Amino acid sequence: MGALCYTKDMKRLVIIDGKSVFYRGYYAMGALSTSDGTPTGGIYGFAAIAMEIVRKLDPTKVIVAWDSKSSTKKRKELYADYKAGRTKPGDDFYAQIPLLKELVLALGWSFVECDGYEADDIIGALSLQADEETFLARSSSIEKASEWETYIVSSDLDMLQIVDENTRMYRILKGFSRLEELDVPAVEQKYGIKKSQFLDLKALKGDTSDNIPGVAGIGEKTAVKLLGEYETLDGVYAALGGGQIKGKVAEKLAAGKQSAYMSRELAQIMTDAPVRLQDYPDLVIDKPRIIAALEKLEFRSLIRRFSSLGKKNTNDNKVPLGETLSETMDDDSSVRSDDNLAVTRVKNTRKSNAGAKPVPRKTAGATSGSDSISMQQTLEVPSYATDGTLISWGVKDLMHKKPAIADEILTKGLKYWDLAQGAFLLNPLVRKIDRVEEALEYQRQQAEFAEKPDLYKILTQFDLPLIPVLYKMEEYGMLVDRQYFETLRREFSSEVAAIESEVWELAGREFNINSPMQLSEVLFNDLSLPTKGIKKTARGYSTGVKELDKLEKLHPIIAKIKAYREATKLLSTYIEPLPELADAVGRVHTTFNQNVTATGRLSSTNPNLQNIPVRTEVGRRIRTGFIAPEGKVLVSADYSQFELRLAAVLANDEQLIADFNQDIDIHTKTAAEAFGVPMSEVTKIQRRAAKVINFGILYGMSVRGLADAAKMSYEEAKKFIEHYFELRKPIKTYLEQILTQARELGYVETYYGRRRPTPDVLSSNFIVRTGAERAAQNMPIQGTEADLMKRAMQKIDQALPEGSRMIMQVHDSVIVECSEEDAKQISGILQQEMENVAPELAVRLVVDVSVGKNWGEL
DNA sequence: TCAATCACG
DNA sequence: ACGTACGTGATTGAG
Repeated sequence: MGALCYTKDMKRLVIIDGKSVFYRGYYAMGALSTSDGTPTGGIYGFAAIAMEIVRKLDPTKVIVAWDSKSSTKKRKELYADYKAGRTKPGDDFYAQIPLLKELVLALGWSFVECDGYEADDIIGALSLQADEETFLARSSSIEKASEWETYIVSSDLDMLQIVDENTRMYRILKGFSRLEELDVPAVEQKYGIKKSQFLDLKALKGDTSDNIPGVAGIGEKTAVKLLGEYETLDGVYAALGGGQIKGKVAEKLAAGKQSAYMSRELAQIMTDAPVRLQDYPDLVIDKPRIIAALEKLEFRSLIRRFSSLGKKNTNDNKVPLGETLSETMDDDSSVRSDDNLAVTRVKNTRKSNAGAKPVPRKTAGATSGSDSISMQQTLEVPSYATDGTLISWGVKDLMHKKPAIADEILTKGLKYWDLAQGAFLLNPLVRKIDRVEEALEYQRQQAEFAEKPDLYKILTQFDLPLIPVLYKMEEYGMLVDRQYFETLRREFSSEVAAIESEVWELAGREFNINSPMQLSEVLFNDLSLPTKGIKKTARGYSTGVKELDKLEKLHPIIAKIKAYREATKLLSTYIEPLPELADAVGRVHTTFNQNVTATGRLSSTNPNLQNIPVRTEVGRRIRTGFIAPEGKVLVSADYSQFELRLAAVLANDEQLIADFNQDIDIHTKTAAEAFGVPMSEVTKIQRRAAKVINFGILYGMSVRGLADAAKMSYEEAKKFIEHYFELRKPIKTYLEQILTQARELGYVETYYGRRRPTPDVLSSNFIVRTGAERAAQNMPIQGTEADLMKRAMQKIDQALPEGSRMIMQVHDSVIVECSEEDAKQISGILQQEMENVAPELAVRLVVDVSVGKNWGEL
């Protein structure tokens, strides 16, 4: 045990924030009890986590820290979940605690309470002592000193402040299904600050669940920004004193100085609890005793799992299905995740994938504060089926993480199966699916897909082949003009400041215009605007734009408020963050998610590039900031009235299909028929109403909805709809038939068989039921659109020549970046591939193409 | 963490 | 009788 070979001889200390873990278990596991009625839900959750910890970490020492009843500090009233509105723990919560203690002792762990100290403080003290001993062991050759790796298990993020190079945290995620490993880089990435700034961050932004006030009006974003510029809390206030910070932020900082420093004190975890690490024994596993304890609690499945502990598994790269697979390369403890308690590591960055062709993805938060840390690398080792098929939860993520695998898939045709995609397809109403053991899940999915050939086809023909296509789009990214955004930012900032003072002037006082609560106070109290006909929300009168429109004529402040809203929205959602998200060469890389939407559409996050403004003039200026590089152009291709054409096909409305195929303006035609006038005499207003109703079909139209949207009376809308359905009998029949199917089969599906379960169409609750009906009627249309778009994207991907890249998809359109010379050819390819994507459909698809130097021109 | 608001198709 | 159009994601303020 000398200082010479310390990497091998690291001891592992696990400290568990007992109540926080128990509390999660208590709610996650529900009303579990033994056969004689003793409640055991909390203990079960605790024990399951315990099992995982032992397996994963092979700890030398485990200590469960528990809050004492008489802790002096008051800052933490209750745990976050409890505050979040859960019901108060019942008697059975407390009844379980003695049993929990028994279990902890049986496991060979220590249970530590300390009068006057919270669990936080005990953890702080013990982990400090472990660090000190480690330091001693490294700096001298004291025989007795050992090096420790400390693991804190808690659901409380406050614990992050004691994370350091020797101490990391396992955080229990919602639902109790996963642990998230947080080490220094992970913390820095998560918050965008250096680890050393963590306390200062709290001091500024506060933490409500811990009753830490922070500085009023300073949130995470501002706090991170300030710390990024001025390093520390002291630095921020020095800058404030020096007049470097201006505007509202400066005022807030000045007002909250005392609170900030007080918050810092409050947030600081104490390390002076009178506990001594060496007082607690090393872990000795007494198998019979543990099994006896588990038996007493009737945790049979845990007994099985526990019994299998200790059997070694191989760590081969390719492991046939049915055998087990370790998640970590370096961990010599037996790791078998045979349930949903896999320990996962938080992605600490989407690393630039060494030398990949186009542009490396952004290395988020290039933190460099503390290197030199010998990081234990957890490697993701994918599974392979016996036929060599790669099996993974999230193949696209894996490709980003492991370029070698991306390369295998892209150039060598490696076969893959995405478990997340499979699971989602089988049940698309569950948006987030927790990982389970891969081999088992693969077999389960194979079995289930074998019984559902249509879904299997969807998976293998639409969703799986799209993965590498999406990967390439994400990888390549979209170029933004950072200078342009900087100019835009200045312009909008001063605009916002100007409007703000005008609004305050008109209101007679200063207030936060972005607070619906304060705003409604000003409008309806101070200015006494009429509340008649104004929609109410849970907290007062609504101040949404619809309501503001009703008041616009009554007071000049309304127009200003609307302008303020638009400007701040654009500023904070797009103008400010977009350039920040760009990588070193100015490209932003969105993430396309294929398993989020119940209809089969893609979604885009980080940033969401599918909702970049287009409708207003001001909004369009943001699109202008998305550009093609020098010598290149953007080519966009949009389907014209895609969903309506698909509705015509799905309903088999021959008249409507014929109209589309003859290139007739469908809204004008609808208006002409509905209002009984020749097409040449249709007024703009009539056409608009017809357009609304045509879209209404796609959404499961209601009379009220139409009346609101088309600005007509309820009676008019009702008549109009009746008349419309007279005209379009097939549509009416189709919509009714969809509902029948939804009620009888419990699902609806797209033309190609993608399904959406519809349990709520049988609900007795009117709102729930009618909502489900509309969703059911919309899904086949929206979903078929999504299916075809996915097919088109694959074809485009195959057809595009070298030097051109597809970079965006927005539901019914795509954008390709290519050289100026190629633009014409590419336009042709896009139109060709997209218009001919579904020759089996009776309706002609029409695609409009345009070319420009930026997205705004398209 | 939720509700309100607003951006897109 | 009931008050929503369908599907998303990001930001903000508030409890």
